[in-house]
Amino acid sequence: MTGHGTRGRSGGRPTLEEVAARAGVGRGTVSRVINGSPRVSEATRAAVEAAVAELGYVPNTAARALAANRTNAIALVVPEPETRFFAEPYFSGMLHGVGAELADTEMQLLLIFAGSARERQRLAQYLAAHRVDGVLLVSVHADDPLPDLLDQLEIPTVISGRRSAEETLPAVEADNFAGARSAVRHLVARGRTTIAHIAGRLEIYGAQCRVDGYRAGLEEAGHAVDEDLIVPGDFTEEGGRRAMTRLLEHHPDLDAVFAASDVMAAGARQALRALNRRIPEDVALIGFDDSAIARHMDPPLTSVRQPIEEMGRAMIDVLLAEIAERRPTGVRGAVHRQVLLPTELVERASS
Amino acid sequence: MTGHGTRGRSGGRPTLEEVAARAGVGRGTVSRVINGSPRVSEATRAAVEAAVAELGYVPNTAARALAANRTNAIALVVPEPETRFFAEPYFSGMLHGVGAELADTEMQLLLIFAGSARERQRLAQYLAAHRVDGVLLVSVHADDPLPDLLDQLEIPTVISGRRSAEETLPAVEADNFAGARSAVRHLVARGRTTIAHIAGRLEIYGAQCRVDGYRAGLEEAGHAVDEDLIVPGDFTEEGGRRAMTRLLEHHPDLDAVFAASDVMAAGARQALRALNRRIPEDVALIGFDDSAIARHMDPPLTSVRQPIEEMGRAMIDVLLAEIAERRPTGVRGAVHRQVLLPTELVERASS
DNA sequence: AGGTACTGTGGGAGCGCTCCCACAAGTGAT
DNA sequence: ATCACTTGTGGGAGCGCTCCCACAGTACCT
Repeated sequence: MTGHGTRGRSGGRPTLEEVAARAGVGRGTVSRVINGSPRVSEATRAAVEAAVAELGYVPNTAARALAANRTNAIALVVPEPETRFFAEPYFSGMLHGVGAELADTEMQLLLIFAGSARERQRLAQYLAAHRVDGVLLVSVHADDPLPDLLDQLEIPTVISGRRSAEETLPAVEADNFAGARSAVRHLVARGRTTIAHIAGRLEIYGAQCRVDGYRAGLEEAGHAVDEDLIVPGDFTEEGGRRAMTRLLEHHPDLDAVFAASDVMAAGARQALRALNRRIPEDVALIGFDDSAIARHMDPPLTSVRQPIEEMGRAMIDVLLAEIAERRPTGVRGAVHRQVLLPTELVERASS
Repeated sequence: MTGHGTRGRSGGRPTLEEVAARAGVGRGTVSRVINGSPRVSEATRAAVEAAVAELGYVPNTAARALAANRTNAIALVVPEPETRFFAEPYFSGMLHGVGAELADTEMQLLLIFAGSARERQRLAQYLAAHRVDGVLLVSVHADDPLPDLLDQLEIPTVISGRRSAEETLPAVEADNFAGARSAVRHLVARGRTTIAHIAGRLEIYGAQCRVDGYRAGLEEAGHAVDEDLIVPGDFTEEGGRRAMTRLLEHHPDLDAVFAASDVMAAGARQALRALNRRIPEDVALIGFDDSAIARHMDPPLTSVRQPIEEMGRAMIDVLLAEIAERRPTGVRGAVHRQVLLPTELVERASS
């Protein structure tokens, strides 16, 4: 006999009531102990805890959620058409951090995809049903209606990158500006004089910040910013290749390129190869993200690392705080938490 | 007024009861309509559906779960220490499939990490609390106690790769054997004569299957299998490099290598470079997984693609079937579903 | 002495649903 | 006419909790 017989009459899992009976107290008291209320005497608490341990009691989440009108769940919403985002350490790293931070909590993590119209529809249902206490929104675009919906429903939300400088929602992101600037500083320090930038999609605020950082890096070094050296890419490999090709046409003399993503840097590398530029001898190349691509590129790519795991942790921290304060996002004029995390330049052979 | 006033008295979300009142029927009837019971007349059904639409009724999940004693949730358990698994398209692709398949369902997806001892502890609690209707277990090792725990708790489970040929749990995986064989066939067809294999960790059944497939590919072509040409790696880049180096020491004449993963192939490539072997002129190289690394390698790596998204879908299909049949996994002697999905050889410049 | 405050506790009510029994009404065989 | 089903429906009971009110007990003022 291994103690299973200790269970309640029906053989099912023990309930609060049974724990109460066992401990010789009332239901309310057990509930208080379970929920860590301070208004319980030490002796009683000990007795209840003993009963809990003996019976192997585990609270029923559904009953809890129903009675307390909260779900103890948060959703990570992934606008999935962006498979670009989805692959690569970016996503998994963030998840890593999210998971780690959540491990200390009772909260559970729901993964929701909101790619197709149907999925978005379903998500709206989810949210309308208030099936989660909070939402983590990754890679939201400026024109995404989701934040507003969440706002209306008064569901605490954290996004993984501000949509603009005036972002009102709680947000967590890497310091794109400083990261880009550090890349340029590095190139300047290595004696590069004609430094181009392959930018990301500029409707994404983070890409914009990287451009600003690039500018700042040049300016603080006393270099003039040649707008022609800034070419927009679209975060794809093909875009990087095109941008690089164009840059070389107009500026055959350039000796360094800072791309706003590793994937674009990979494209740029192909274009450089095609036109017989050696990396880094002729042209130094730096990417952004420090993804697997960077490590496996030939030559290995210097890249700006984002503390992705930290970002995941920070998102959870902020979200839990928002939930705890029952401060619905978007309360007019409320100042929300926004976290900017430092980046790190990972130097490799490409620069 | 946009119709919000139609809501129930307290301004909260409408309940079953309110829908019933609105439709002029009883609670039970509304419940039947919501759950798609056939025992409702057409007229009544229409009336209820109208009321649901008017009130914007969304069932309360918690209440449902409590009353029906099911959760409408499944968990994807990730044994996270394996960051190797976690990064790369493998995970995200599978998630993709899982999400797509789940979109047709009421089921929600919980992501649970079971890396550290503490996380595993917490997971056990989760499961004990029967907070999910089923579990997806990815990359389980042969000695993992989790499957047994799930078995005891009678929670339907699907794993993402058999632990052995005698696997009793429902499982979904790529046809590792056929995939490996196709790689070898390809090499043989290209006239390669001395084909080595860098194997994965052999305690993983899938890696074992790949070895078998490698053997089969040689044998069917009438080549003898030289056991010396099979070197175990450990799925890491460093392991691939070491294995390759050793192979070249003993078999300087080899003209092809099939690695059991892209990451190991990347390591092998480095070793080949270091010893001045050209790819593919001197040595053809093939990997497994068709990951981003393969596409970005120089030269691009021929690789065996696993239909990862399909695998995700299949896992959900099987799991939902298991749940529907309320067939607890591990019923003695029961034949469980096992799905083997076809692989595809993606030919690139490395072979 | 009588207030006025706590602190700790028990237990009723109720969260929103599903399950199931009861029952009305219809159908067809006896 | 009676019985035996079937079909559709209403609503009670109850899932396991949290919330909150009531109340006993103790402490510290007036």
